[in-house]
Amino acid sequence: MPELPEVETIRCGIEPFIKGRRVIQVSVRTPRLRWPVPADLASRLCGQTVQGVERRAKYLLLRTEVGTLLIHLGMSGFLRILQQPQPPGKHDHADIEFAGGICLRLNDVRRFGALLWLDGDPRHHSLLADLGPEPLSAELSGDYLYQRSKGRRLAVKPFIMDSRVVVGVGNIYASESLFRAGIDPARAAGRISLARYGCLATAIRQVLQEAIAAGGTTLRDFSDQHGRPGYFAQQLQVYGRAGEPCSGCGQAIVKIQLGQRSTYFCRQCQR
DNA sequence: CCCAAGACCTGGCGGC
DNA sequence: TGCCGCCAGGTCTTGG
Repeated sequence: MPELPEVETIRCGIEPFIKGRRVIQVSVRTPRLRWPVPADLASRLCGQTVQGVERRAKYLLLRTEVGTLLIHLGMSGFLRILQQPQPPGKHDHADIEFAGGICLRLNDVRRFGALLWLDGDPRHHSLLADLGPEPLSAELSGDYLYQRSKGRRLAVKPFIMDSRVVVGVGNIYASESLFRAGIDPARAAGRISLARYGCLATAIRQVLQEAIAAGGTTLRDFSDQHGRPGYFAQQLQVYGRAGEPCSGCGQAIVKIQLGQRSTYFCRQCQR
């Protein structure tokens, strides 16, 4: 589920409920997520006040005085804010309970998500240390992508999905960005001009910004913190639309595999 | 260093 | 109705 727009939507949604609040209880019902949830998480977190909820790539960072709670939602995770007690349902793996009756609940069917405690400066943690620039920052430019792509024979789609190159471009928005930029997703990254990378950088920024503005894409099981579905899916131009006419030329959108991932594009409009 | 493939999980769907 | 194979939003890890 969560691509960067969904994670950002969740960040914005939960921060007003938990910023400035003190953690009073932590319940981990399923410690086996992508990595084991630290056994001492509750003792680290209880009594701490959340100073802010930040996002780096698709990681959510709940900052406290003494450390940071890192949350990743994997493929199928989501967070809800409960303002009334509610019995945990299937795949509700963990609750962070705050003073004032607020509960942050993690649900993750596939358990590819993570819940980790980071001491010290989170930027130095191995999961975060080697990440590329944020796609919405000025650091992402055509010039930057062009420089990074020199000599690379990898297809451009997996290239822009590499978090060391740029973070936050997931499988849906990689296809959408390349469609908007008119670039064939299978083209070798090192064989794209500076000018075309300029188009791609702009496309990535636009696609992600529009999705954030729309509140995130819905596919299957996404709900925001209130349980309402997002509604960006209708605006997707190519993802999930194999066989449908291209909005530009009318030719059928095709689906191929690239780096083990489904990839959608228009053979006519993308070169 | 670069790249491809494998690994981790559950559940929904189509086909027989 | 039941079983089987395939597919799904991520990304770290391994092996060539």
